[in-house]
Amino acid sequence: MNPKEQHLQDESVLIAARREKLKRWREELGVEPYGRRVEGLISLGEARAMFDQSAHEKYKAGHEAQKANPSAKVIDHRKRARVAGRCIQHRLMGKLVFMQIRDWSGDLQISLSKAAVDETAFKIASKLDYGDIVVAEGPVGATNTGEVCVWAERFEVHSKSLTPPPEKFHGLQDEELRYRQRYVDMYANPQTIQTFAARSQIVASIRKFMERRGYLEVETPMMQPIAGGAAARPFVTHHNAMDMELFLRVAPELYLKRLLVGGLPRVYEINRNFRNEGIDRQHNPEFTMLEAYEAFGDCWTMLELTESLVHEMARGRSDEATKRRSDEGVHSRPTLPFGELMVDYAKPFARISYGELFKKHFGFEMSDEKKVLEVAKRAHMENVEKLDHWLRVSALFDEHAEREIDPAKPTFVTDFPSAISPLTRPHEGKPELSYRWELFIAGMELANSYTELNDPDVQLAKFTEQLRGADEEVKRFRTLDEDFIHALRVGMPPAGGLGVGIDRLIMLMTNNLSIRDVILFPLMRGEKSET
RNA sequence: GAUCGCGUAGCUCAGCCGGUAGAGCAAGCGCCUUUUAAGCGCUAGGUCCUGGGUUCGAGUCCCAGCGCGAUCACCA
Repeated sequence: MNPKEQHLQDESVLIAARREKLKRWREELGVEPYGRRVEGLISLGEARAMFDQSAHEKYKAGHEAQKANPSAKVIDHRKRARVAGRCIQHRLMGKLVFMQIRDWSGDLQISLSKAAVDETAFKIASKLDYGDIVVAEGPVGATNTGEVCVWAERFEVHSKSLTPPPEKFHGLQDEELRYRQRYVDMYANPQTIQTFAARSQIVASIRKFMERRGYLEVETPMMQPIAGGAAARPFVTHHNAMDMELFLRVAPELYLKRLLVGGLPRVYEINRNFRNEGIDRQHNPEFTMLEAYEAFGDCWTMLELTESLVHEMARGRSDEATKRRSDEGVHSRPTLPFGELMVDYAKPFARISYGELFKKHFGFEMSDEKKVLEVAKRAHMENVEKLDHWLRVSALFDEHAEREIDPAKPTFVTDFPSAISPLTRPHEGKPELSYRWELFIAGMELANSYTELNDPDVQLAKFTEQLRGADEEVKRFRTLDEDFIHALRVGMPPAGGLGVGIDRLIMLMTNNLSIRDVILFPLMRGEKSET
């Protein structure tokens, strides 16, 4: 017997017990534990909200009175609910069963009295396993300890869980299992489902925001013959029928700009990009980006848009958090925790130019070629002699100057060097700088924007220049996109362009420090098939 | 790709200087009509990630590998 079979056999003792139970339910009770459609269900949150204290007290008083005088009538004004959920706690107390069930909206207790349900239902309820999915119906009341619950009068199992569940108090802690078996993580750790519900709501709000601003949502190719729009290494794939090498896109940029040429005034896309690079707490190989282009705008148009967008999302989250704490209005300042930080999203966000930030850290102008070279050498920068002055500046900036930004304050860093911004329009009279900014929050690069370059000749020159320095490996995927140049020759209106890392935004909005915690199924190495 | 850390029951974790593998939860069988990680009694559950090595003896020490995590590199 190989190790995997051995492992399965060990676990199968627990599975076998559940299978045995399943069999007994079918054969002895005539119950089919894999149910069908159920009408009229409400969420556990809705059911909890139906609790009526006075109806509950009247019913209880009536019940007590009936004990003393059996002919007394019990008035029951409690509202009835039909609910479904997964069992996450189960306690049997002789002729009473208490269980906690869970759905996306929260947890709710189901209480069963042997006297109130039929025999089969009570047998099932008393032998229920953690993980089973059940439907219960009855009045919404409370127990002696004040716990709101549905006092079930009907009770059915609608899905029998066969696998042993995680520990009920600690949940599923193993990071690897949490990502590989997200479906278990989601019910074992309620925080997980809340994070992804929040993600969904935030993305929906972003779409509404963009629509209000007059933007059209579009979908452009993810499989591209030429991977353009960013410098990252792409994933390579192949189309059999066309016998054609294709790349998963690293950015939608060049396609979205073609749409401006075609006449769409404001377009955006929220979708996946794929970059064949390292993985860490801020990078997953596939990630979601919002990219937006506004004809006749510029990077300042996009700055205002981004500031409003991020502010509005943060306000929504912060108000919601405040509401949860108390019902007395909301905070005026939208602040959200992120790890040890308390990030303040009040408008306006901080602004500082790339050059100012550089000078603040190094004490001299970034245009000072001698000093830049000197410091770069001292920092033991690789190939320092070969690099262009502005690439040295950029390397120093990334490594040191970025740290000058207050992580608790969203900060726009403006006027990036042109040398590292090939798709950006340079400043008039100061061609070494470009109309480009990046937004930093909590040490993360959250957004990147520029005034788009729409001069076809300058764009062609920049592409050609960039390709000249490329090695063989890079040339394989970064070829000149001649059709894009053609599109610019047809004529693209001036425009502001923007990219926002949605996963990172969700991290900030939900206080998750790892990108894997805001991606439902982060990339994992395949599990061993052998042994 | 580099460095560091982790990998023990289904889950959450102990396991000291190398000396017969431990707990809680979950599971099985009992008892219990107001529990809240319910409680009490009994039972069962292990290729200590894999493969080598050192040793009389390895969960523990060494080497290699696999997986996960963290940091760095890469990501104009």
